[in-house]
Amino acid sequence: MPDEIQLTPTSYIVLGLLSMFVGEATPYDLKGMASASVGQFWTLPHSQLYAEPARLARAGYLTENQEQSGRRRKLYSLTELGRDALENWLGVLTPEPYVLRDPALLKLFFGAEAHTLAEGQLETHRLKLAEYEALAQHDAGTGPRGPWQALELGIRHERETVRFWSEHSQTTEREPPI
Amino acid sequence: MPDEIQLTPTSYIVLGLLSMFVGEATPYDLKGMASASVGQFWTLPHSQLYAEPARLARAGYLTENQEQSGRRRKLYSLTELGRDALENWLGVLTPEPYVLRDPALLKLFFGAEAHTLAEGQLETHRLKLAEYEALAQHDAGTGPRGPWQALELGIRHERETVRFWSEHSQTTEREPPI
DNA sequence: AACATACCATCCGAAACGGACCGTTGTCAA
DNA sequence: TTGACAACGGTCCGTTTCGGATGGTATGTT
Repeated sequence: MPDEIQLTPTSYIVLGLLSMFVGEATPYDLKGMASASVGQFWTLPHSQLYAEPARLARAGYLTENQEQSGRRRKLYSLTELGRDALENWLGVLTPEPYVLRDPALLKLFFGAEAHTLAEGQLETHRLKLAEYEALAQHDAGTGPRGPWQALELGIRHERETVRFWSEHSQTTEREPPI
Repeated sequence: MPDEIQLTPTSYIVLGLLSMFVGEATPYDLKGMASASVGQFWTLPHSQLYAEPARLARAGYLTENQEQSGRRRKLYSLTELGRDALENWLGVLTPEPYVLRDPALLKLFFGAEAHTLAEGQLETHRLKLAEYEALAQHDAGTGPRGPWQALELGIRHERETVRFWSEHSQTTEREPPI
């Protein structure tokens, strides 16, 4: 008796992680997977990763079974319904645009000095960029293509951001050519 | 007796709009201002623009006075405290990175076909880009610098996004050089 | 035995969301 | 002049999300 529920991005993250990695996972596992991968560009509080699988299980997208031994952890895995839902979602076109929420951009908008902002932002984004690039280096060619492509887009956004703030920083620092 | 409250980005949007435009505004006015400007890159439901000013007023950041005449609308304006809070926020460095939430990116990550996604995304982002560029054209040089700079960063992100999806579209469409 | 440290999970208050719903004012045509 | 409709202006409320506080359990270590 699956309840009717609406699948949100969070839902698909759970479904996706479950399909991508192992067959069975605890919320704690999911937490680890998420923060190591998709968490880079779609954060969610870990409490969601406890609530959401339970919700999905209730609606028939996952099976839930609890360990009998010590910790009595809950193990989730995809059902047919779950796998179908995921496939279907992946196949459907999405015209929706992204949502970019940048506190620095907000400040800039309301009149903060660009070069002041740049100080803070440059550091942050250069770090992020370096991290991404290291990642990209690491799994070039290996494994599924999706994460790599996603990372690629992330890198481009970061690069553009670094470029922007560089141009606005007081010392007119420039990025070295790539 | 201002309550202690925590100022969120939403709070600063209200404070910022109030300082940027008129001295006094109703939530309805704010709604209009927001959707025409900052709403492009930081959306919030209009109900917030009724709730938030009330909250800010309670805490002493705004004054609230109600019309005596017909509609008895509530007019808000900045107090010293409010203006200071805004100034202070603008002056403080923000190391926080942006949050980018892109449904298409999520799909890509989980294995959707890039060229399928590209179909939907290209259209959306080209439109958005065109819209932004029209805006930029329009207020080049005029008015305060902040909104213009913010727009500039928005444009860059869009350009990069369009470029990305162009490269992944099946027909390998290219953007004409700018 | 005591303790440190992962590991694992739940809860809860505070926001944010977003849409349904409702009254009012103005205006334009029948 | 009246009725209809659009635009104006606002409130409410159920659902999600956020994110941090809290607290328990296994494993090993001295």
